Amino acid sequence: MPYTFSEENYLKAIFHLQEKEGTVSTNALALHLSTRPSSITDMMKKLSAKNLLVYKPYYGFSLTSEGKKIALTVIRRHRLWEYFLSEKLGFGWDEVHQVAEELEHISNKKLVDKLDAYLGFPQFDPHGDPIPDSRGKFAHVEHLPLTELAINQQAIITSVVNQSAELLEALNEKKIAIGTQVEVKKRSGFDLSLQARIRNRNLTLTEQIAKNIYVKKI
Amino acid sequence: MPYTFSEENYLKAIFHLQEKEGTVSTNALALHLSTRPSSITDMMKKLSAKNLLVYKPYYGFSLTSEGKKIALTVIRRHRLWEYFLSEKLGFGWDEVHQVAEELEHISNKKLVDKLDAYLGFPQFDPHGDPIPDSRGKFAHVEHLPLTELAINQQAIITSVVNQSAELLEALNEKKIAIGTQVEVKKRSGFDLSLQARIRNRNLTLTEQIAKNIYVKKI
DNA sequence: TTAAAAATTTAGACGAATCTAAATAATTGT
DNA sequence: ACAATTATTTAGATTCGTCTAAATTTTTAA
Repeated sequence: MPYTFSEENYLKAIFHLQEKEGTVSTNALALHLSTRPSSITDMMKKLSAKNLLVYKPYYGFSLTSEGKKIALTVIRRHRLWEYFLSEKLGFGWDEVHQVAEELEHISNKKLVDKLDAYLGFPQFDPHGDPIPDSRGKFAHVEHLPLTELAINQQAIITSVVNQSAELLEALNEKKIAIGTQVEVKKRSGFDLSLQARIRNRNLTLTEQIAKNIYVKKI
Repeated sequence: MPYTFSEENYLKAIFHLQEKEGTVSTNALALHLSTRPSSITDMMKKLSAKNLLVYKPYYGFSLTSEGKKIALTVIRRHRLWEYFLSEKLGFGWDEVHQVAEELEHISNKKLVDKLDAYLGFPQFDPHGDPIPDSRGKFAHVEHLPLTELAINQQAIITSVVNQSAELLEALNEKKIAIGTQVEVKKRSGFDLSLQARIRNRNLTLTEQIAKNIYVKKI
C-alpha cells in the first residue's frame, strides 16, 4: 500500500500519456521521465508484479484500475498543492508545477483531505486542470485547442496543457491566463500562427503556443 | 548541496541528541533512529566525507558548522509545517509531528520562506519549540522542567519535549496545553509525582509526565 | 520479402541505504 | 590488571532504482 516516489512517478506519467496519446510506448515514457528505456522495462516488470499495470513484453502496457486509482491520487495531491502554492503562498503559475512535484509524494490521506477542505474543495488547479476529488472523480469541461476555435467565436481560456516554465512565462508576458477571454480573428495558412483579440488588443500567437491553450466557447 | 532524506534525518537526530545529552554515541543514535549501529557507522563515514561532521572511529562524532546549519534548516521546515498543520489545517498537536516528518524534507527554500511569511513568522511550534528563522536563529526562552518548579510558584507551560502521541494524548485528556497556567502544590518524596493546580483543579502528574513539561515562571 | 532501422529487452554493473554476523576496541568490576 | 562485558566497526549481503552495452524483436522501406 505504500508506493515509492519512483513508482508514483511512473504511474502518473503513464496515466498522462495514456490520456494524451492513447497509447504508451517504452520510448515515449522514457522520454517523458528522462530515463533510459531499459529503466522503463525494469519498472514495468515491478509494477505488473504488483498488479498496477498489465505488461506484455514488446506489446506495451496499460494501467489496471488499481494503477489508475493510484495515479489519480498522485494527480490529486499534485494539483491541490499547486492550488495551495498559487492561492495561499503567492507562487506564480509558472513556478507551482516544480514545487508540487515534490509535495505530491506525501501520501498521508488525512493531510490531503484536510488540505482540500482548507482550500475550499477547488475544482481546478492554476493551469485549469481538474482536481480529482477524494474518490478520484473530477469535473470534465468540454474544451478545444485554440488552434481549432472558429474565427470570430468568443471563448475563454480554460487550461494550458504544458507546465513548462518557458511557455507559462511567455503567456504571462502576453497577459494570457486561465479565464482570459479570447477570439481568433485570422489564421495564417502559411505557418498556422493566428491573430487573436485578447483584452482589446491584437496579438500574434504561434501555432506552438496556440496548441497548448484550451478554450471553452461562450 | 542537495541532501538525501536519510542524510537530513541523521543530521537532525545528531543535532537533537547533542542538544539534549551533550554527547552522541553510535548506540544512542541508532536507538533514536531505529536503525542498527552498523548503519550509523556507515553514514558517519559518508557525512564526514562531506564535511558535515567530524568523525573519529571509536571516539564519537560532532557536527561541523555546516552540519549544524543543515540540521537547523530541517528543524525549521519541520516546525513550520507543524505550525501550518495545527494552525491552518486543524490537526491536533499529537498528530503534527508524524506528518511533518515527511514534509520537512522538501527543501525548496522559496517554499519554506513563503510558508513562513504566510504563517506570520511564528516563533514557536505547537509543542512550544522555537522555530529557527531563515538564518537559523531562534528565540531562546529560559524554562525549566516542571519537576524543578518551586512549590507554589506560578508558571505557564512553554513546551513539551516529547512528541510521542501517547504523551500528548494524555495531556489532552488532562486539558494541559502550551500556555496553560500551572502551580505545583506538593511533590511526593516517594514516587516523585506531583500535585498540580491547573485550571482551578488539582491534578496528579507522574514524574514521567512532569519531566517532559517545561515551564516559565510568572 | 527481406535487409536495414528502430524499438525493446536482457545482462551485468553501480551507488545508496540498510541489514546480519563476525571481529575488534574500549570500558568496567573485581 | 585483566577478564568479562559493552560499544563500535568491518565484512559481506540485499533491495531499489538506475545505467551502459549487447542481444533480440518488431517495423519499415527498398
